[in-house]
Amino acid sequence: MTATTPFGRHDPDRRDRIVRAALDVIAESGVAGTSHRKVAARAGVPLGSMTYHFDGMDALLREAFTSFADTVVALFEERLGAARNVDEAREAVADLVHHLSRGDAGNQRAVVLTHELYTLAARKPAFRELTREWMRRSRVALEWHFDPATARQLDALIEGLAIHRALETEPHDRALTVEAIARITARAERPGPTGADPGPTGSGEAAAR
Amino acid sequence: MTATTPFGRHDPDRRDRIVRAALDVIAESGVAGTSHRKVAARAGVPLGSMTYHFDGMDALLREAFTSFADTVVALFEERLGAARNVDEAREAVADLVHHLSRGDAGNQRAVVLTHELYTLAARKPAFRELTREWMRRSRVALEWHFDPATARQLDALIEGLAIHRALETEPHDRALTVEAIARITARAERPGPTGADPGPTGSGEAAAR
DNA sequence: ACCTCGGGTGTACGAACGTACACCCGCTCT
DNA sequence: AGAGCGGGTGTACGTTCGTACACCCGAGGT
Repeated sequence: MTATTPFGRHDPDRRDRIVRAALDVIAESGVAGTSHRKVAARAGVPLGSMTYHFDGMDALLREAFTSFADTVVALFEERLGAARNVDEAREAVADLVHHLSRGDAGNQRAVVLTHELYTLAARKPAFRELTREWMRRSRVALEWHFDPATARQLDALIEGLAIHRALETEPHDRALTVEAIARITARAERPGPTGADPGPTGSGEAAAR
Repeated sequence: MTATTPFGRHDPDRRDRIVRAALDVIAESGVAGTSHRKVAARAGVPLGSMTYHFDGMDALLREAFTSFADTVVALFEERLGAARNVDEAREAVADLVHHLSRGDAGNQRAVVLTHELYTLAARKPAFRELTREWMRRSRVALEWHFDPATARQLDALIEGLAIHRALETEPHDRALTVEAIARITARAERPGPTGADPGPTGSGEAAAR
């Protein structure tokens, strides 16, 4: 094979490993406590690889959070895509809130990463754009089952519920979550059944619109 | 008056000035970018005063965020206390969302500080406790007009709406906010008029002014 | 008038950071 | 076989940080 890249030295997993390690470090020590050195150590790569693979800390963070947002969006699309009617969609939303806010004894990975991203987004435009795109995609998934206005409100509600749930002492409170979702989506059932919408997890995400 | 503290040297404003300066620096540079030196420079006090007045950075942050939470709670109590019925309470909530999320061209002070606090809360128990107390007090104010379950849902909704509003490109969207609040509080009007409720806390703070 | 005391400060130290850059070495081409 | 090349790495530099601590000096006490 005329491989232009000598695979013996350069493994393509390298970049991904660094990105994953970066997310681990961020979740553990915060963006503030994240350094090239810590990420390099966690990923098992030399310090010099950091500046080689990424143009500075900002680029690394951007890539890491993009990866994180993709994961969460994929979860949204999977759960909402599997729902076959509005009631199942409501259940799926409750599951998402539950999942996003679960902090199994100091775990809270998703919650921490979300806050870290929002904090960045509040200050740096690049991350604000990234976050907006994330929100937009989540909303599209919600619009498979709910009208646009409801989707927006529901998206905000999910956010708030997840945040508050994560901060509470006793973790379980599903009834309240379900009730809140029911209220927000009460008058918002689409004209036809949800099933009228095309494929769920497929590629065509804008189909419902 | 046998003043044990020579007031000529020690002005009590000193500590408060430092706390206020700390909040300014946090809003501007984030908790990560906040240092004793920056705060000292902003407050116009020597660097040595930092370690003299506060036992390390953590104590300073704790005090600063306590002050911030107090301010926001005071706003909640003022607006909700002024409402004379449920409809006015709903309007007050919409105002609060509007106020908390307004980012006048990079201002976003409240939004930024909130995210910074949540990020800290996600990691350090002391700040988590502080945040819980803040949420509890907000909920109490909401319970002046809504039943406890609705208050909790509404509190979460306010959070989510404020966050999403702050991130959006075009700032104005009041109709959506009002609609969401109406839905969450739809079935939740208390039996009698708002003022009739003595308040479960029994403390004197429920006295509408 | 002198001493004492303690609140308040300036400075210096060790640690950790991002990043630039000289260097190494396996691969490829002649 | 030898040279050239470029992807990948180790190290060193300048900066910034929190904090400890020796020091200053005005205010009572005698």
